[in-house]
Amino acid sequence: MEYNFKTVEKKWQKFWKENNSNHTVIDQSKPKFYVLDMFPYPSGAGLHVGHPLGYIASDIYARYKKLCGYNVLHPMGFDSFGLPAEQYAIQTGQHPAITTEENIKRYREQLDNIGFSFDWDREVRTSDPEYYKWTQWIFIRLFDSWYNRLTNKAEPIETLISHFRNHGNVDADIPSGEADYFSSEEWLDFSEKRQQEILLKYRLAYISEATVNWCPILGTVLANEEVKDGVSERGGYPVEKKKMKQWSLRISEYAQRLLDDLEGIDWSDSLKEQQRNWIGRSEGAEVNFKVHGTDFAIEVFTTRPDTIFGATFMTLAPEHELVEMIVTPEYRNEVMNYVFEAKNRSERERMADVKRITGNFTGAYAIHPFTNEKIPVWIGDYVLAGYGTGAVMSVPAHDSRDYAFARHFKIPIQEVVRGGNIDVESYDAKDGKLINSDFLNGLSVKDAIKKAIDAIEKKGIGKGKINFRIRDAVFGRQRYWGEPIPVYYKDGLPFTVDEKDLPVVLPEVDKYLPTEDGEPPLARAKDFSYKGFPLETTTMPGWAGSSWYFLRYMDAKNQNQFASSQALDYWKDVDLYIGGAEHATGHLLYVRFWTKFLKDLGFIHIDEPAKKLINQGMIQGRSGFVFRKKDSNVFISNGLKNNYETTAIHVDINIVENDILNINAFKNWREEYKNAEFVLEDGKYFCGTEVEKMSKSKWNVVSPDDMIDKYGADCLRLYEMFLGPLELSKPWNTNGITGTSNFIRKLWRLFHKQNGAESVISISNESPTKDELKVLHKTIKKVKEDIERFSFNTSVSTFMICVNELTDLKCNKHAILEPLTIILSPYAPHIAEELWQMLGHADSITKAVFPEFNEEYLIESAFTYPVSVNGRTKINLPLPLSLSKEDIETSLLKMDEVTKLLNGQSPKKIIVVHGRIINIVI
RNA sequence: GCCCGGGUGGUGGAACUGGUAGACACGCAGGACUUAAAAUCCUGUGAUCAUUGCGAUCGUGCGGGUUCGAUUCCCGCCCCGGGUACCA
Repeated sequence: MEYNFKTVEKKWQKFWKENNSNHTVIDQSKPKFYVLDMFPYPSGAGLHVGHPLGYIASDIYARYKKLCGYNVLHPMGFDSFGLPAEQYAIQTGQHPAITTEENIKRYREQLDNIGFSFDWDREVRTSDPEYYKWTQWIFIRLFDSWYNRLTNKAEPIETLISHFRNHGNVDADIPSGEADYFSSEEWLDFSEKRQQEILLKYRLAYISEATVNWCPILGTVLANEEVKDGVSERGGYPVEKKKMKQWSLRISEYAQRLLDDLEGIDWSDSLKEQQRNWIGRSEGAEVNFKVHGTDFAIEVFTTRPDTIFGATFMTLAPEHELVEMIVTPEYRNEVMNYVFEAKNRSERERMADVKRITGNFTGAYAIHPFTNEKIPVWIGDYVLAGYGTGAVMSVPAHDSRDYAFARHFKIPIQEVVRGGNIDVESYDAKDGKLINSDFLNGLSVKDAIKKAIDAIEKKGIGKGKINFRIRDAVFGRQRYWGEPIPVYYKDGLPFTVDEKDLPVVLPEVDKYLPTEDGEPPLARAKDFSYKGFPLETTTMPGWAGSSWYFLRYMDAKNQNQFASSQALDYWKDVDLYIGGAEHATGHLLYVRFWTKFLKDLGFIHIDEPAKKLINQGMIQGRSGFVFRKKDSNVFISNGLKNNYETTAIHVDINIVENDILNINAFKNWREEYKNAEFVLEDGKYFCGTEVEKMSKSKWNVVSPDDMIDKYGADCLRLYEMFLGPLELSKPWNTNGITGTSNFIRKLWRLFHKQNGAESVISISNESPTKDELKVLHKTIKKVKEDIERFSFNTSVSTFMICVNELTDLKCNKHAILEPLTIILSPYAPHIAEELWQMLGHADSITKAVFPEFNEEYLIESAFTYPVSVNGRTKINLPLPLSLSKEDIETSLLKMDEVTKLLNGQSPKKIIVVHGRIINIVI
């Protein structure tokens, strides 16, 4: 009997379920290990073969760690708030909760079929009120906190209030940058309303009038992280800038810590680099330039204060508030037109033609603080209102954008760092000696920066300053299917709902669309109020629930806390996190932010959510094509298509095997192909192929269910790992799956022998031979090393070699097969369980212990081996391959022999690597 | 433009700290078994030349360098993938 994966897999999945095999509880006697996957959004399309890739890897690792004696937390859940369910609801009127529930059910089935060892008792769903109650609770904590820049952490708002009472705010920076200072007396005199308004400028969750990314088609605002190339990340709809009252989270206060703590975590370089760029720290100085004939001063930010003597003009962003005040009457019209145009250009347009240089002279002049020369003030849209101070001192000689602007408008260019040829291009490098710069002359750029900042500070015209690119995260969404923000309004001011009244549940609405006056869908709900006051009608963004879910898994059913301190202290942080790199500047930044915030308030004791992160690659689709001869129902095989005039048509990749079309299936695929005719090559129809994104419309979606039906879950698991390195993106190609399928069958045959027509279990109790032990221990060593460095593809190869060698040795010995089965079980859990039972064990293999390898069996025993001479020609040395230290000594003594082999030439130098002669130099 | 990552057979990919390049698998070719097919097993498979046996030469994107020895390290260039985009 061949291996019947269908009955075996069902049998063990049932067994695991009935015995609750994957449930984990806190066990102080064992070290913990937390393996986490990024949880999926349960879409209507179900899983395709690309989705489980990361889950298979994490499952292998989790099972491996379990066998190594760790108490492993390996949970799964659903990121179940999101746009598709809502859009479906808008179209059909069906409540998103219902579609979401159905989709989750389908996902769960698919995941179970693959045989994952998730602890489903800990399942979380972000759209479950029992879960989002705590998301709302964290929001309230954010609202009730401020960032103390002296202690460098978040503190309860009460500490700020008492500070105001005693000292006012003269000694504290205002995070929002507004300079309205007050004394303690003034604070006490303020009305409650005024006090609350001031506190809003400090709260980590705050509402403010701000320029936001508005997506009219989605009808909602988006965070910077959700906008890519001027269009929404989801759906690709255009995004425009708009001023709106918005909830935001003050992530910018955490910029430095988010940057610094990247050092201590084991994430990929590219991902850390993306986060660094996103945070965008730049060191420099803020300098004030007086505007000639007025009391105004233009404040600029520059990273190159050393080049201040090269500043030949100033440029303001069109939106800069000073523009209107300093523009001279004769330029007013031109300038205001320019400002108007610039404001109305969408982000998209502005990005599309970065090369276009536009700007306008304002008629005003600034006074250079060191030379007292008058330098013209321009406006230009290459200066961004949202970064730095929205104004720059333009140094065309040493900044390529200023250079282009100066060239275009014929503004003088003054070289101050020697290095390039400024007649051709700007010299931006921070390398060279200062010239034409008064007291900076002769200094290197590095020293000049320091000296310039000193001089600027001494003169009282500015100070050294660090700027970050990262903006606060917009937190409100004008959508239905998200967590309600637990806030109500009294007297126009926001207050949070009492903790005991959480969760604020999503109200029923008649439609999932905005109201006629453009209010969010929640405004449709009847009596959506709290204690008679109106509740906030925007909801939280998709990333709210995912910013802390890893903590909820630790104690998923806790009714009184987001997780008990006992659970938090035991499980601490994620040891291995696997998920897609596309979350680099979204989820992975927010989850770090919330972790740091919760730590500041003392709820958890970790700085970072995940010690190690691995980004699995994307699996692309491999589309198949048939070629229809023009105006006919005749299809031409790929190799012959150039002889005809043909059109390529996507064909369902599931009726193509090894690029050969299943002609009968094709005829049945669609009515119109029923009578199709074919021009074949060697009696076969070869399809054309192309790598594209996996999508329904391209007919290249391969479902894991089909693969499991055909080859079994273990085969799918092995094959997905065998495809290549986990991090690599690659097209799905079913062609090679027979390899892993053969492997499983070969393994099965090791335990069975043919008895006539019948095959019977055959396991020998004889003691293994040296060769057999060598095969086993080699395999254990390699597999262990490979799992530990996440090289799952090579360990699958190792298994294949092992089974091939055991087959050659006809080895069916218990003593070999038992440990082999254990080390295989993370990869192919179903067959491993079956074999484990066959070997006579009543317990599940998950209770077994990962075997240790024994170095002794690995020593080579060959007696001649090839050695290079001068790195080229090879001779065979009659010496053991593996040498101990003493062996090397003696082998050196045998150099007479070597000399003989080298036709009498004596070796100059002998290179020994890993106790083995590699090369002889003569 | 800038910042990361990467270029190895017909294909996916191995080669861990510089030490026998191409493991393993797919595909292909030939053979065994079979009435036949499937399944299974065996042999070959980087290129060129020689195949009467041992073989010989070239070969990890291109050009150079370091080294007894380079897919691996260094310099210059080309190409591909990802991120980012006027961030002063």
